[in-house]
Amino acid sequence: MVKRSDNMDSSSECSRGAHKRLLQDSRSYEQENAMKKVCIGTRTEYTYAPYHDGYQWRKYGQKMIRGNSFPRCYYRCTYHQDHGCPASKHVEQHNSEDPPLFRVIYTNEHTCGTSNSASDYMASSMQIQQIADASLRKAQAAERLRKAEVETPRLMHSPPPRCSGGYNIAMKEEKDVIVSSLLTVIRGCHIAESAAPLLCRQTGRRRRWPEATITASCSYAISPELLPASDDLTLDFMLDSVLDPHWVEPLDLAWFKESTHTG
DNA sequence: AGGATTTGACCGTT
DNA sequence: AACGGTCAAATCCT
Repeated sequence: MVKRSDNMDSSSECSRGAHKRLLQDSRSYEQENAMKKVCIGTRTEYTYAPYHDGYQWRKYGQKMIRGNSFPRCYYRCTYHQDHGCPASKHVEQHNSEDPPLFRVIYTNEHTCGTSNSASDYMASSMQIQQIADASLRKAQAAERLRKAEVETPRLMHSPPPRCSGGYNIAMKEEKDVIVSSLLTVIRGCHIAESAAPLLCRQTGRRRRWPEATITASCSYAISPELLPASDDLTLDFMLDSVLDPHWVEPLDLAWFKESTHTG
């Protein structure tokens, strides 16, 4: 199923080196120049959502790297062949925390111009979702601990430093973020769903729609929007009776605030 | 059917 | 020789 260069058929006896040369020769002069122009080296990022950065990638390899516990995955821009886009990235898990942090090494800039604000929004939503999931798991662990302590009264603990003003503010902010995330995700899904049938008729694609195919057709610029939650609103996994401040700390939400705009 | 992913082999560099 | 990066046949998935 792998597409081959027109310059080499499947029965060719060419060596790999010769194959590479043929591929290079077949590349157009313009593409070669474009690739030289955008070759700016590499940059490294750390993220919780390495697979949703606003671009479409195709995996072309995976390798265990010496000294790392996790494999490194190799990705190229989906439009590497179609548009000669030189962008590529390596993704490797950086730690075993929950959610795990990934190191992403980007090489070369995109020349395909397929990113858009809606995809960026989806990327930040993925980060929010993963962090919220982790927060929920922590709360569930706290609940189990609480139940265990009800059965065996705590002898060792001093009374928890229950909810200072700063702690309450931070928890309120976290609640706002969760509510905002859910609302913006719901909006995004609604827009994508309404756009999808039209796309299907236009393109006749059988397969699932690539993220960029859907979002590129949406003229809406969706970005996370901070919508303060009502003070009355209680999220059961955030109840004071459930939370033990030793276990659940307010998240660092600075990155979210930077990416939002107030409605 | 055909695009995406997996994975062992190959290649260049150190 | 060891290692990291890439290729491409086989396989998976929709």
